Order: sequence, then structure tokens, then C-alpha cells
Amino acid sequence: MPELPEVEAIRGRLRRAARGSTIVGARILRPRTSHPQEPGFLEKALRGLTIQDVERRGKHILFQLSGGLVLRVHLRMTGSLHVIPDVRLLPATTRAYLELDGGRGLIFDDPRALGVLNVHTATEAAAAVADLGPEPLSRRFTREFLRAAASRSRAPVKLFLMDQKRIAGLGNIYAAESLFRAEIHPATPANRITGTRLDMLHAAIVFVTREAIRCARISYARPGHSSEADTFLRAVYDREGEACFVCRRKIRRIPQGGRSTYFCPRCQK
DNA sequence: TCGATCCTGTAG
DNA sequence: CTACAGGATCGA
Repeated sequence: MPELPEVEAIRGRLRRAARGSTIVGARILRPRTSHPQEPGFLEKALRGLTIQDVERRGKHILFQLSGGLVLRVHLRMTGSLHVIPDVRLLPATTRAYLELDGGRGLIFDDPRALGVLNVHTATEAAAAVADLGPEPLSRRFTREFLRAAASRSRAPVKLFLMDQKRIAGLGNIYAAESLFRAEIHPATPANRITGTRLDMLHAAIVFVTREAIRCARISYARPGHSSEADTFLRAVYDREGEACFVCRRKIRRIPQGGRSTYFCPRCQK
């Protein structure tokens, strides 16, 4: 279910819970989880290693392990990662888990089973994320960068924003929310947005990403509790037929790239 | 750029 | 039953 902000919240939590821990053993419960790597290879490779740090690049979570190895996890649509006190109490939809020292479990829970977990050398891990564009909150993601990138693409701007090779981490929700804040119609070709409007989009992406990370951290700390800011970040997503918070027109849903895009037909021209 | 694919769950 | 799901990749 996660985009960059949720992955970032998970990363932070895992870092606090698992950094410094030793991997006593590893089990892949469903074979395709580590595709194309053999489950047995992972189980053997991970045993005895220490988790030195937990990093993130785009929507990839990267566990830096002793021996220079990297455990890379992509959660795709429904994946989640968390540490539980007793590894024997696995959720029913667990795809893989690590047993950590003290009997704790690092669980890769993924009911829809679309996520992927691989072990790499540092070089392989770098190659696996080499094609990603800049992080929206990094120094590389400037207005000038966005101008150059947008000018090179005729794709509908919503699809442009979701292309991980151009910008890393935006997904279906926050791409739509960023376009709403910048008052841009999602079907506009990226290269037709210029100047001030593109600067607005840049600011919207940065704002939405920042706020969403904040919200994701809070909702992990207090599950089930949705804040005012949460609503603010769901101005259009999944609100088809409901009134736009700004102009009261009905939010519309259109297909783009085989997925749903939500937007306000009055605010976003 | 569309559709199929990888999977399972849930809402209508 | 169908449609759709906060992702990504592939081939036509």
C-alpha cells in the first residue's frame, strides 16, 4: 500500500527497532517472494549477519548488513514490514520473516504477494536503484530539474510524476494530490506545463511529500487515528462524486495508465 | 499507450 | 458476479 511517505515511516521505525540486531535465521514462506533468487540462497546468506542500518531509496527499503550485503525490499501494493516481540506469532499472510536475536521477528507481511525481497552485494544493490530519479525532498530535486525533466516528456503529467525513473517515490495518491494543489489537469502533457505553474507543481510535490511523511509517522504511532492533516492530503483521492473542498464541484475519476486518477474539473484545468 | 500479468481481498 | 486496489514490468 505504500508510497514514499509510508515507506519512509516504516524505514524509521525499523531502524529504531532492528538496527544492531543479529539475524538468527531467515525463512521465505512463499517461493516467488525472492524471485528471481532462490529462497534457499537468501535463507543461507542472511543467517548470522547483523543489521547495521536501514535506508530507503524511492519506495525501496535497504537493510545494510554486515559483510557488505544489502537486503532490499519493495512492498508494492500491500506489503508491510514490522518487528514483533515473538517470531512464533506470525500473521497469516506472512511471506517471509527474519528471526532476530532475543526471539523477535522481522516480518514481511504481504497479503497480495506482489512485493519482492532480495539479497545483494553493495554493487548489485546500487544497480537495482540506479535508474531512479531524484528524491522529492533532496537537493537534486530543484525547480530547474523539474523544468528540464518535464520539457522532455509528452506524457500526461500524472503519469510523468509516477514514473520512478523521473522522480522517485510518487505514487497514485500523492501524484494526484500534488496536481490538485498546483491546479493542473492530470491529462496535461508534461511539456506543456511551464514557468510559474511548474514551480507551483514543484512546491506542491515537496509540500505533499513532507506532510505525508509527517502523517505517516503519526498514524503509525497512533493507529486508527486520522488527523486534520490527513484529510488535507486526501483532497481528491478516492473522493469521486464528493464535493471539492475548494469549489464544491464534484470530484471526477478518469483512467490513466490503467489506474484511477481523481481530480477537480473546476480547479484543475 | 493499451492491456495483461503478478496475487488476494473487499466493496458494490 | 464484476470492478478495483497507495506498484511495476512486459510485449503488442
